Amino acid sequence: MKKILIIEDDNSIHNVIEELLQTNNYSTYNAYSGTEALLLLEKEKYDLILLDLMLPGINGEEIIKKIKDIPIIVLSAKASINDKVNCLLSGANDYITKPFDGKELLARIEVQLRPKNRHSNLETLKYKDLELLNDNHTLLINNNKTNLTKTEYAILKHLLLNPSQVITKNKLLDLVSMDTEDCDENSLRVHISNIRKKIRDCTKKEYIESIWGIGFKMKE
Amino acid sequence: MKKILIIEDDNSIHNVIEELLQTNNYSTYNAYSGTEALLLLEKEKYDLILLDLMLPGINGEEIIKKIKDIPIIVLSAKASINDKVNCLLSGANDYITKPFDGKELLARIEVQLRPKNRHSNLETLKYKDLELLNDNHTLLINNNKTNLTKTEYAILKHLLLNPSQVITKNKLLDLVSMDTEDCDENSLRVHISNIRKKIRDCTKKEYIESIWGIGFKMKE
DNA sequence: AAAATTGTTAAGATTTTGTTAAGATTTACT
DNA sequence: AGTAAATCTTAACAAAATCTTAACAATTTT
Repeated sequence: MKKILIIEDDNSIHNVIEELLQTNNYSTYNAYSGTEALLLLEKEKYDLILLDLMLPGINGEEIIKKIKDIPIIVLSAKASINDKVNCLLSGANDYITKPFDGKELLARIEVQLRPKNRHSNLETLKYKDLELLNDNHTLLINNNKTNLTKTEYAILKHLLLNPSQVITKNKLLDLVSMDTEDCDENSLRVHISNIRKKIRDCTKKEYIESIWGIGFKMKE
Repeated sequence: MKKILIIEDDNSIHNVIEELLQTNNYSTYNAYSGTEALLLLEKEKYDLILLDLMLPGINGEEIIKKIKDIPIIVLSAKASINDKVNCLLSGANDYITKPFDGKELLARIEVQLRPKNRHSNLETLKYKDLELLNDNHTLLINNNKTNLTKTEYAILKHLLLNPSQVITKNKLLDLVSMDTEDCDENSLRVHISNIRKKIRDCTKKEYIESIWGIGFKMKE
């Protein structure tokens, strides 16, 4: 559950935000002055800060300059372009003017909290119970980690890229031995056999089908 | 110089944006329809996309769903909360309603382009019992100080920045010898071995895993 | 049933990695 | 500048992981 620090001195606005976030499954933490906020920030790590600008103690602009590693959304009645630009350039990640709509606030919070490198999602190949992780060359089978060798990984990747298509033996052979022209079909067979064994050990099912005389494909 | 793709069918707005960006030192690229945008996106990598929603060809909402690894700022005349929320939740990073102020647009562009992991100077990298101080040589292992050499520090830092990801041997080699092209893989192995030894002497545990044929990563 | 293809297994060959120590280079200090 | 200490690279060898080969069993096609 993500932890959000609300820095806002107006009690009624504070309560509205707090309730909105809690009903949407965030943990909320409250600061009613700039100085109180800094104390809390020293003690604990938060995932996001919602920040009012006009605060007793230290004002919002000062807080923005001090905080460098937590995303900040400014929530302010100040609607002038200068205020916006100053805050954004000095480190805030977003700026919403009051009065604001709850749904928009929630959406903008999600933008800040979602993982920056959605690369990983893009580059994992999913197929039934299998998930091939690109960034560490492992295969998740029903969320159990299984290590693949480099060639096993290359073979399975090509099969999973087009699960409905037959991959010819020759194409797969190119993967197994990129440069060594002395590549046995036998060797490929062993690799396939090893992959099947690893998957079978976890799922008791067959995932790779062999097409007689042509090559291999994923089972439907 | 950062490359920004402007996707907008209205010629006059397009020109205004283009001039604004160019006078602020961005390279601009132009698409006047959704389909044209997708063609350009296939050919080249951009740092940011400015996106109108109502486009000939494919509309903006579809483009948002297709693009996963480039920040998108929506620029639209549609001011309804529903439009905003939909775009933000389906992948846009910001949403500005027309007419917009040039200075605000520039500020919001900077927000998207600035590096996400601004590890402030004071911050340390923590991972399990390890804490890498940012003084370029100190590693705390269970709060015991251990001295690292400059390259050991650089290697460990890169491993700790993305502890779940494999760092390739080549990437690490670049660190070991920034300018000397005569960098042996052997040398890297020795450095890794030395780091492991220092950690092992304190914790009796292994922290660095080697991925055969690829590189290294932190153990989970 | 014979021939061809595929599947499995285990033993060697090969490649990559880990460790150590000595020599070369850089850095720090007087 | 000259010396000592720290660091880096190289080389040699040991250990581990992976790949290939080969033998044989199982399967499919003709």
